[in-house]
Amino acid sequence: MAPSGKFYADVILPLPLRDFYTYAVPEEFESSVTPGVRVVVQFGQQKLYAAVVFRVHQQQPKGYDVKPVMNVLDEIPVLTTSQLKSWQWISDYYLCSPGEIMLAALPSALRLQSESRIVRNESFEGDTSVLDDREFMVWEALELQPELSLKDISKILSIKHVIPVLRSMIHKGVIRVLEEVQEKYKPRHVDYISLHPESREEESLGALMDSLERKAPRQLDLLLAFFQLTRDAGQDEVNKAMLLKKSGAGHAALHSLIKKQVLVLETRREDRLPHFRGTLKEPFQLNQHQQQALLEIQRAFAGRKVTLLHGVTSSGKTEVYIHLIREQLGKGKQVLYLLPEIALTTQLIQRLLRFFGSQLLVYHSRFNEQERLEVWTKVLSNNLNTGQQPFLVIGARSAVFLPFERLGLVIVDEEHDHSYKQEDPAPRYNARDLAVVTALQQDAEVLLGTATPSMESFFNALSGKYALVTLDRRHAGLDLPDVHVVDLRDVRKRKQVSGHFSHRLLERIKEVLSNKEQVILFQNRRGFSPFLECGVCAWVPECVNCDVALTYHKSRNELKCHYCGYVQSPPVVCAACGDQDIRMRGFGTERIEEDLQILLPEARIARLDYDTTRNKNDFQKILGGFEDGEIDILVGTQMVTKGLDFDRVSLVGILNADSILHYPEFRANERGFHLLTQVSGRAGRKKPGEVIIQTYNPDSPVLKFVLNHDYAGFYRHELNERFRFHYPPYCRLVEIRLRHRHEQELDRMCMELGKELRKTFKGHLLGPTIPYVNRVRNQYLRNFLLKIDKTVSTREVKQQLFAALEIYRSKSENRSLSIALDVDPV
DNA sequence: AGCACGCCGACT
DNA sequence: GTCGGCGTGCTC
Repeated sequence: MAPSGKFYADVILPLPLRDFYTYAVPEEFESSVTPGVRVVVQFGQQKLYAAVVFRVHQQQPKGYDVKPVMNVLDEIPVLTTSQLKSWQWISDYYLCSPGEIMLAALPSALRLQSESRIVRNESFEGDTSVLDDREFMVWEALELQPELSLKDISKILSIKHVIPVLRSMIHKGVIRVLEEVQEKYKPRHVDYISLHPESREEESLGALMDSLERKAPRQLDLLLAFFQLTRDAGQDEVNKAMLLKKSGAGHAALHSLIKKQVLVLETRREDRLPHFRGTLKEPFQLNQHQQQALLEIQRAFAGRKVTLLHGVTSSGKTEVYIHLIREQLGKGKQVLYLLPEIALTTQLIQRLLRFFGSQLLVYHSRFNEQERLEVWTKVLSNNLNTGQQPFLVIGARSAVFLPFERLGLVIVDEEHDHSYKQEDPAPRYNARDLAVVTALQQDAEVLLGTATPSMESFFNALSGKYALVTLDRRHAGLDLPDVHVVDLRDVRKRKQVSGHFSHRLLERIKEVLSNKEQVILFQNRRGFSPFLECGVCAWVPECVNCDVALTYHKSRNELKCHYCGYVQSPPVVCAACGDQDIRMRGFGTERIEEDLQILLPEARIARLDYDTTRNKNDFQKILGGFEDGEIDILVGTQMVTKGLDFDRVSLVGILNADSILHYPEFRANERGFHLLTQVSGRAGRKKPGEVIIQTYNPDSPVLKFVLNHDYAGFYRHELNERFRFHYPPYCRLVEIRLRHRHEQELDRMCMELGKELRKTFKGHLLGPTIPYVNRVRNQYLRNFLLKIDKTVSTREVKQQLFAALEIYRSKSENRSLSIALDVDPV
């Protein structure tokens, strides 16, 4: 293709499309269309999107008509060039499309698409008698409401397909369709009240107040509140909303004072980032072991860029982080601190705020899109203007996508945590691994911190790819908690058990409570009862959309599917045999909470799981209550394992370890060891604590390692297994997940796909297997597993895999199979 | 992801 | 007849 002299832009659309799309750059935009800026383009018949320019070139595309770029939205690119490069890497490694990355990476406020708005055509002067009944209804509706969306019209006409109607109306010249993209960002405006310059004199003020006292007491209240607030804050202005609330006066009173030129109102544009006021804490002294670890980390960074910090729970890793962060900020570098979503509590953020003040930015999914955009643009402008203060961003996995260009350090805390991996939708990336890649691209250092390293990271550390630093002392010489195993078979035989609680656990709970200390109880399942069962024929109520038993939730008296959310009321009689003997089987957090309340009527019990934390502040409320000592016992799922540090917890109980350890998955042991060790670590932060693990399999090797706090032993044992069965870290896995609505069709397509893939991958391909849950949302599921030698580059695998899939999909009977690729599944 | 187009069964 | 369901293919 010869250069045409004209310019073309390859853009990324915010859609899960395979490729870039090419648009012509009109002359007027030639200087402003550069990689990383957003442009408005038409895609399809109607819709407009804000797309990101990936590259600009002069090769005229062949085989289709090129549409023009309609507008340029940014003067300054919203993506840096290093990000565009890293997106390319992500798409190669995680086998996903650039559009999918855009959806995950860009704050939604930057991703714009048009919505059609239907309006009357003003120049229509004809006779409405040309309209049929429906068209006339739309016409009339536009009388009342000048603009309608497609949804509105669908509702008005109560039909699904409105487009034929509208098309006819456009043809008759009655209506027009407006299509435009609108920026979603709305700057925040805050009102401030200050004293009018002419009212500053004390004498006139005194006189004024005297007169107000008689004539307008509300205005006086307001003025007094104003003086008090400004004095307390040491400032000469005050937030309007705060003033009104404090004084109890209404808007009217305030307005009269403004009108009288006593007070002045000023509206200012402000960002939504938290602003820290108050004095920052001075650096603190690390203890001897932390100091030692810090030195080792610094030394390690001089050689290798990635260091694994293996520090037992409560060894004070955060203090070490704070020192490292301070060091980087001092050098003018940016710092990224990644945490699993759930560990991002206000507890930790408050603590960091006291050290870093407004240099700390927070970025996670509980933030709204406006706040996320402000963090994004702040990072961008920090890249451009090196005179600005450097800062620290603390965030969940999506924070790796922020447009850093001056990274000095990335900390990945709780690096073993599986929630760093995005499962669905694509890009199925692991934020920890992406953080390492991003950091190395910018020559930054990476610290992976955890009490229970992942097999992969520990393997990398021992093989010399990463440096390893160990911190094995807890705060103030505190011992690790005593871990006891209760054999449920044995205590059941000897009748030393009440419901789900062994007498030993109950006794200890009572003792702990009488000492005014606290208890955490862990149960892996939420809800009341994992399933119901007919006592006569063993029929179990199942989800209509998925191949799973419905979970009984007592508080709402309903059966619920934890895969698709389907809800129904519990059956009164068995659907199979008609008997009324419906029994609850198994137990979840809700059941634990209720049973325990009966056994310990005095105890104040709260529950922390997905069901009790549905609203934005629920999580914080429950944790706050526990921290303040208003709750004695916290019952929870995995949520209680992460980053919760409470000084007065001296007992942790695990109701049933078997549900954690017996999963049909190669990571079951690793996950179980991590979980049990992490939960145990919640016990005894001030004085030695105790952990009681109830199980039917007290001889499980994993339990032995947990009991002895033997990470190294566990690691050796597990690594041996991984080697024998050829699993990571000895190879790389790609899971190929297939979905289809008809099971037989699916099986046929799977066999065919298997045949095609095996031509290339031979014995490296396993499957198809039927997953444990084999139908979700009315779609049947199958999996293939590809085991790839680590010596083979993923680029190569991508090419082979895509080539095989291409051949497979070229047959029209295979098109309806949906295929998801998951690299490094967890 | 949308959206169009085409084919099919089921209703005013 | 036409509405809606669904499968299929395309979008620069």
